[in-house]
Amino acid sequence: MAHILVVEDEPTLRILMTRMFRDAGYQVTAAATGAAGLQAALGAQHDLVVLDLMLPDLSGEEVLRVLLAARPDARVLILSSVAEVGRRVAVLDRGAADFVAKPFVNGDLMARVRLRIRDQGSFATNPTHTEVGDGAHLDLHRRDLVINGQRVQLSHREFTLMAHLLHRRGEVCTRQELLADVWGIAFDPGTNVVDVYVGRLRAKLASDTIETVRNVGYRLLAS
Amino acid sequence: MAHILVVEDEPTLRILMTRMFRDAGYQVTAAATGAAGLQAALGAQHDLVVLDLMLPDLSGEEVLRVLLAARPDARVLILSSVAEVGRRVAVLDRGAADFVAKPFVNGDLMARVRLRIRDQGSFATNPTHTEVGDGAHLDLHRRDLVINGQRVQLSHREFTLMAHLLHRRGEVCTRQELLADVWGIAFDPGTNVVDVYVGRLRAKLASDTIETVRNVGYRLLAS
DNA sequence: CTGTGAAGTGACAAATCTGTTATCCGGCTT
DNA sequence: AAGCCGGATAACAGATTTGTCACTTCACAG
Repeated sequence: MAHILVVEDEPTLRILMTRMFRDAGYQVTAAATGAAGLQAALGAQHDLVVLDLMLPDLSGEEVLRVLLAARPDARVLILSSVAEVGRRVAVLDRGAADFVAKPFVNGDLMARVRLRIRDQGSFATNPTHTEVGDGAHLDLHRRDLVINGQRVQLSHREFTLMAHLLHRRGEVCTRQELLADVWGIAFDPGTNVVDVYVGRLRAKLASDTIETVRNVGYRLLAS
Repeated sequence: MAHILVVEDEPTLRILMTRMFRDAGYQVTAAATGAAGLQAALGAQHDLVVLDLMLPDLSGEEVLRVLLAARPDARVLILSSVAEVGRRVAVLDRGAADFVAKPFVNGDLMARVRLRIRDQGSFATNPTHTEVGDGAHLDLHRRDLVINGQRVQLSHREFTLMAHLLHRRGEVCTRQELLADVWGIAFDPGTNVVDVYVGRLRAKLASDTIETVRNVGYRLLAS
């Protein structure tokens, strides 16, 4: 049975949601503060976290950031007053799964919750996150990179290149190798796409993450 | 220890490769005909199949097609004379992992083999193929769809939409639902992107795969 | 210090992707 | 039969992605 964590400071709403989800057949844990919510979220695996943006202690954004840094595969549904709708894009960018504005129609929220949980269920069997040491994860679905809590949007090529470098982190990858594996080009010398794309990656990362090995190729720093 | 299957009719070359791979520490199975190779490939799990394009009985393309239809996650390295380099794009499109032209430098082939095997090793821990009933698979890395042996290139959006439909195959998905889940649009009515993208998918698939449910939404045929 | 070749960078053009709009089609209702 | 409505489709424009090229910067050898 799916397990939902509700983080909401307003008692009425918290109790309402708890009852509603429970009635729908979910197992529910509720938290009234950001700190308590974070503790619960980190302590156990939840299928969905319903998180209010406006909390007494920590800001919802903060909770979201910390939570996703620790569990990049967590699904978080952000709940927020219409006045804060402007933050919508921001939190979705940060990795939230969905955003619902308060006040909401019960059925509407319920539908959203069901949707997000079902989703996770079917995808969860094939993990979409490739763990790659320290704080780095590749998110196959979003095609982006989570590196120490920061979510970096990558293009298709950038992603493939990054994936390859990550798999061999610490080892040197020759241009030839990268051309063959990332671009599928077997022979052709006489292009500097690799250089260009390494440059583009560096621009999106801490620029000292990818090291140049003169006359050979590139290497991603081991950690 | 990784297991390689070599399918090559010319005895000298077959023995040479067998010895080379064995010396490199791999377990090797060799087959001299397409039929024998196919049988071996379907009978056991290999980490890499090295396949000659020019075989006495079946064409290499044929072997590749049948093999990938049955095991879409198989890694196949195509070996072929320079004269056939024109087929390169075609076989890579069909899902081959790599292409090496004959005659080749031993070390070169060895490097390619190592690369493809290592690759598979690291990705294999997180399966990149989502099985979805009958002959359909979603390949998260290539962002494409394998449907009864045919590999269909999809754009990012098309892929996400297709993934959603596949997850719910047989059930109807409302436009709203698709908008929310695939596009992340919560409210906005007044767009027909969904219709447009369903159209684009239909153009790439057997056009009767996606069914219209009037006044409701779309449904992917159950099988 | 200087010359040479390797690597980095900015600008650009082509290709692709995305979403909108306008129009067309086909079935249903009246 | 005519009108209407939901859905299909073609064409388009803007955005993004991709790879190339020319030029700059940098590291090392002499």
